[in-house]
Amino acid sequence: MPAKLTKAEQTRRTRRAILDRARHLFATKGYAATGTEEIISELGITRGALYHQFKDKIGVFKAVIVEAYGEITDYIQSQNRSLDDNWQRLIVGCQAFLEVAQQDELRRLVFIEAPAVLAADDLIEIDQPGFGLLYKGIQIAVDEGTLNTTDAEGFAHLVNGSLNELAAWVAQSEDPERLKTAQCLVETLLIHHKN
Amino acid sequence: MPAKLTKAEQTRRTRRAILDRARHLFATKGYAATGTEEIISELGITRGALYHQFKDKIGVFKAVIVEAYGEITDYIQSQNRSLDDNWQRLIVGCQAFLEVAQQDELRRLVFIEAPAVLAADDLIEIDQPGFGLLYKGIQIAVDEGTLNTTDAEGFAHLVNGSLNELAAWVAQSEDPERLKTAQCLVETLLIHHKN
DNA sequence: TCAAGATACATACTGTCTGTATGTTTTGTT
DNA sequence: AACAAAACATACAGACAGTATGTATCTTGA
Repeated sequence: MPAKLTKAEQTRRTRRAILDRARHLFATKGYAATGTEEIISELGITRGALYHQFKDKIGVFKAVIVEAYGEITDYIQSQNRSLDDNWQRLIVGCQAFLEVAQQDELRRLVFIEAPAVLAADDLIEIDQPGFGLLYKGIQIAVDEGTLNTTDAEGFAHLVNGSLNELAAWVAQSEDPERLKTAQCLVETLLIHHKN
Repeated sequence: MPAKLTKAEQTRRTRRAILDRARHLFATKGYAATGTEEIISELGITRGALYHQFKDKIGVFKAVIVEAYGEITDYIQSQNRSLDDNWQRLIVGCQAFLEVAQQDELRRLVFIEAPAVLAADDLIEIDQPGFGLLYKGIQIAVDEGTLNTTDAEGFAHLVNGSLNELAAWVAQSEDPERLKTAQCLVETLLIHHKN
């Protein structure tokens, strides 16, 4: 074992540093306005290192997005996993989404930058964060007979769209009560469709 | 009067040609992947003309977006303007939005490219197309006592988010019935909030 | 254990693209 | 007709992504 640093550990640190810095820059300046030079400056490495660890600039972005998506679904599940009633999980999950989406950088990354950057690239395989959970919850509710709608998939998109825009609406306000207002609006929406 | 072409007319044609071509390219390849050279090629002009008519590449994009936004609101109003019942105007307006948003190029421009490109630039002054109409309609309905919600502005965002995502959902399907499904879902949503 | 290879990174370079500065032609004005 | 200004064209500079190549460090198998 070497006294210095194992290769794997070195890679880990380099990638971590690049991802952290890139995430901040992509989220504040946008993907296009962020240069690879800017990402690595003050990191003590060169662009060569970046291009060794990632295929290209979009490769860095994708890695950033995967982590960001993960954080959203992780938070939602951490808030509603313990509940045993599916209907409660749905409501709490939606409210948790509105909470976690209050992080400015996360929101811009996931809802503004990612769609545009990845639309040009491959067809986005990674669907909207949290949508999978939402769809599953709604499907179960329909099967159970708790939720009344003509089309489960369509309704899931309806709710998901509401959540995305409400998150932005809450964020662009200084009123600390607005989050609760939004959570209340979504809860009302769901309750109106309850059997 | 000159036999050839008046200056104003020349400008009009040049701008029209640039806008038409740029719109198609921005909508299919995305803003970043579209070069200014590509925009003017086959148009019989050079980049010099483009930079004479527009401040920069983003200037072209903004002009394209303004037109695209206009088309959306124009269509909505053409469909619901004649109705004299506000509630009916609301419903028909929402359904019209879902119809007009089925144009692939329009959708990508307005809902994918514009937010990302303009987020980097100035804070977007031009709000989401159709939102102004929607908000006004909802506000009137609340004032009339037709619509029941805790927060008119929040509810407007909720509906607007639903519409945006449902439009994409409808578009990515081959099922010709899906548009009607989406229109039905939104109508149900509104009716559930009716007094 | 040590030589051969792999890994992680640096450096230098190329192609592409945006924006700008300057020159030229056509239209408008007096 | 003469001057001004608009509508371009041309040439160039700066920035940036990606690549090719060189080098030092770590890993591994005989």
